[in-house]
Amino acid sequence: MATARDSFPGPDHDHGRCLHDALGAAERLCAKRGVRITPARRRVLELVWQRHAPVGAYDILSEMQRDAEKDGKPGAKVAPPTVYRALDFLMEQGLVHKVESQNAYIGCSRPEGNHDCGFLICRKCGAALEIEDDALSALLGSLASRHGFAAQRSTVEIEGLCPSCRSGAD
Amino acid sequence: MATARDSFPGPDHDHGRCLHDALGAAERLCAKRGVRITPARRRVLELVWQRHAPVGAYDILSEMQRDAEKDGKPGAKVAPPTVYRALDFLMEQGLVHKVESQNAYIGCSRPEGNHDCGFLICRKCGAALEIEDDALSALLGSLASRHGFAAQRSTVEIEGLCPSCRSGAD
DNA sequence: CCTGAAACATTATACTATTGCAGTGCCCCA
DNA sequence: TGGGGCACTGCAATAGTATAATGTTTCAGG
Repeated sequence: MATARDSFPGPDHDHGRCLHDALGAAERLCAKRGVRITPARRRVLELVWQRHAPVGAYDILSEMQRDAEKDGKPGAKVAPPTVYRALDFLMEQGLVHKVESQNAYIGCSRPEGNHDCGFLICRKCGAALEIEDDALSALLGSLASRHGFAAQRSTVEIEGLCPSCRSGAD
Repeated sequence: MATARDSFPGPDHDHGRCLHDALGAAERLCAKRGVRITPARRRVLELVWQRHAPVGAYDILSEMQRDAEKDGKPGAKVAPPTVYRALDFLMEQGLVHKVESQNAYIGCSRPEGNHDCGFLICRKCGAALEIEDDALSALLGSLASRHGFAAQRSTVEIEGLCPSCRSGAD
């Protein structure tokens, strides 16, 4: 299992492997939990993992409509709820995260554990790196309780420039 | 200036005062900076401050259309760009923040300083408290640089239950 | 087989946001 | 004083994101 990353992937990395690892991990997790990873769900997960950047629900939808056309169905009848249901399932299972600041979705690189995670998101190339940090979780928890607030879920998204986009000018 | 808060407002607080203070602070800041707070912008700010909870752009839009009807214009002709342009201006000036996880907007309680701030957002009553914390900013910065990432802007949103909603059962 | 729960399809609609262009008023300065 | 530029607004159309409501299919387990 080489899916988890702790740095931005180079432009040259073997992404087929990322995809393969992520799908494999998902199959195993779903099997272990006794939940079904149907063809639609699998396909959505695959499309979410097509890049190390958040993917919009309607990008996924277009791809799936293309799939359907190729498969001979002339009407191209994949509708938004199909995609959203799959995304909801994948998020429940912790296989996908939503990037709130972009209304887009990205594959989770550490699907094994449940976690409050954050993202570093590059403004230029769109790449996003999932980060998990105990000190951060602890600090968020203490901030919340300091105000008498019972925290349940947190969103942390940091926009900026990733290492490659910093050096390569603009 | 009594706008800034460091705890959730009680259900009984004098909200007229919050509104008044926020508008006053906005007028002063805009004057100081030499930017214009036009009637449309002022009205949008007022509507954003109607509650201590994020307000949707189309809620604001409906109110403004209602305004226009009352004023005798029968066509009720306020269009989305009017609202979004005002919100963009108010965000540039740091008078309003966008709550990404809800696609909604909330008045800034500390418009004087530029800041990376976070929010505690109640799932039940919708109230949101703006929090600013040096330790948090520092930690986010160090997380970013640890990964060679140049942070520019951060979003921190914590969902949960506010003090009143915790005690009052559900 | 039957059946019930989960998943899926379909249509329609709601909600959120942007683009592009035209008009209007205001201020600065020649 | 008038005209050129700029900021703001009006207006229409459209793009993008998400859900509601309802009915149908699928399939494991009895």
